Amino acid sequence: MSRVFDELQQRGFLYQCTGEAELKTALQSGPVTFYVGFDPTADSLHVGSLIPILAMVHLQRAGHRAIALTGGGTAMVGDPSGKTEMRQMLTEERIRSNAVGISAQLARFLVLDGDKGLALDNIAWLRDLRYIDFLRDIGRHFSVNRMLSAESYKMRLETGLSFLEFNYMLLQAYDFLVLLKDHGCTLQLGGQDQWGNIVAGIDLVRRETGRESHGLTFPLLTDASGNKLGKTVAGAVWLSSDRTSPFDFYQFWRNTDDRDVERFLKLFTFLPVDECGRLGKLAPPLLNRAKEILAFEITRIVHGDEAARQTYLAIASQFGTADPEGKVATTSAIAGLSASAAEALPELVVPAADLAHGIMVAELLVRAGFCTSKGEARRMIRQGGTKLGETAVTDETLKVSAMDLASSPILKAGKKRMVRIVTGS
RNA sequence: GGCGAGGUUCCCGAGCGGUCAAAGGGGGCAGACUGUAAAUCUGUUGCCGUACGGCUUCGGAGGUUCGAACCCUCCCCUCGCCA
Repeated sequence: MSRVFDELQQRGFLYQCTGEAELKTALQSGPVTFYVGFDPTADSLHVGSLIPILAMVHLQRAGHRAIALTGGGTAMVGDPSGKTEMRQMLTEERIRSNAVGISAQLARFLVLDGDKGLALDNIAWLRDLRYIDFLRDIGRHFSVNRMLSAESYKMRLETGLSFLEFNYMLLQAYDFLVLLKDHGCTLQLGGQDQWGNIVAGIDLVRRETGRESHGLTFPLLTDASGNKLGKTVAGAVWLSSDRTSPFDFYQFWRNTDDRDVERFLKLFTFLPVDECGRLGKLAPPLLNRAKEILAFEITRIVHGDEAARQTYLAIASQFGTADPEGKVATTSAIAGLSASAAEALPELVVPAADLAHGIMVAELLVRAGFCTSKGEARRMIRQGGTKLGETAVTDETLKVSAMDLASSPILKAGKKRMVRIVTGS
């Protein structure tokens, strides 16, 4: 319990926090109830949410009590913090179904048994707020002058900020007050863009109850080239295997920039901090082993032991492994896995009827999700980016039959994307 | 409510009656080089078709014209200044 704060700091979770000494003392002197809010803007969380989730896991393992708050109520308004434009408004039922998906995911990482942790949705107390009462009780504590000077609203003061969104801060602050009163929650965590909202909550709590609470923010995660983590053409890298397969998920981490390895190991795995440091500093060719460990460990956390094992072995069978002689010591379970046979590549099921007269490779590329149109698929073939097994496809109009697939069922797009084609009925 | 500026392909941003599927940059994808890295270089980047070609795009709806992203009318939206 006593060392979580230091651990979070060493691992890079800490961007800023209210009174470090007080927060540390609080965390050392007993279980603290803390909360993080997740916006149900999609039905799955993505890698960006891993930071708050894993921070919560660290805290919970240290004996603190977690509240995973789904923002079903606040999502009705939309948080303008750190955003250039207003988010598209979601319908109420959309929000509700997203909230279900998200809290189910959170439950996979955290213990939400009502004792060590609990899952709540702020729609419960925001839905039927009475406007006049809210203004008089809560609104009076807020200074518009102060709100306007908030860093997170700065951008929006240039592009436009509607009154709807301007209210967001009050609602989130009110959440904190409710959680303190009902559940004794005294610590709120969030991304760095949440600082304004968190501080607003702490102020409100102080004014309404006279009690002190704490806040802590995580750094905005970017990769070495300065991009927001987890953004690809296909959209974000999701935690749900329906949206991002374990294969793609693993590959995303396996392709981490050299410069990010150590930082990511500390943030996204539970391996000891000193081990993360050692692995992240391995000399270049061997550094790839650290990337494998990173990808393996995080896939394990998100998709489970078995999926991680299979994915690792499948990918090892295609690319080989970075440290076949086992020179790199690690406490990761990856050490016990030898890349033998297993090939659990993602599968693309093609109905036998489609194969009867042969099917265009371009069509297969589209079905596999590698290309969004046949034109794009043809272009890729023309540029030599497509392989069936080990043979490059050179004819953009090539059709393949069941027989061709029997000998080489693996379709590759570029070097890193591949599926195993199986015949369906 | 008044005045001014503006809405272009994934993003930024040129184009301002035909030669525009639309310059340039970014991003993406592929190739070379490598370590499934970075950097660099090359190609490519609306959809359909093997192809001659066809189809759909420039906020929306109409109109002028042989022909419109470019001209006219009305509408919607954004930004700025004023009230």
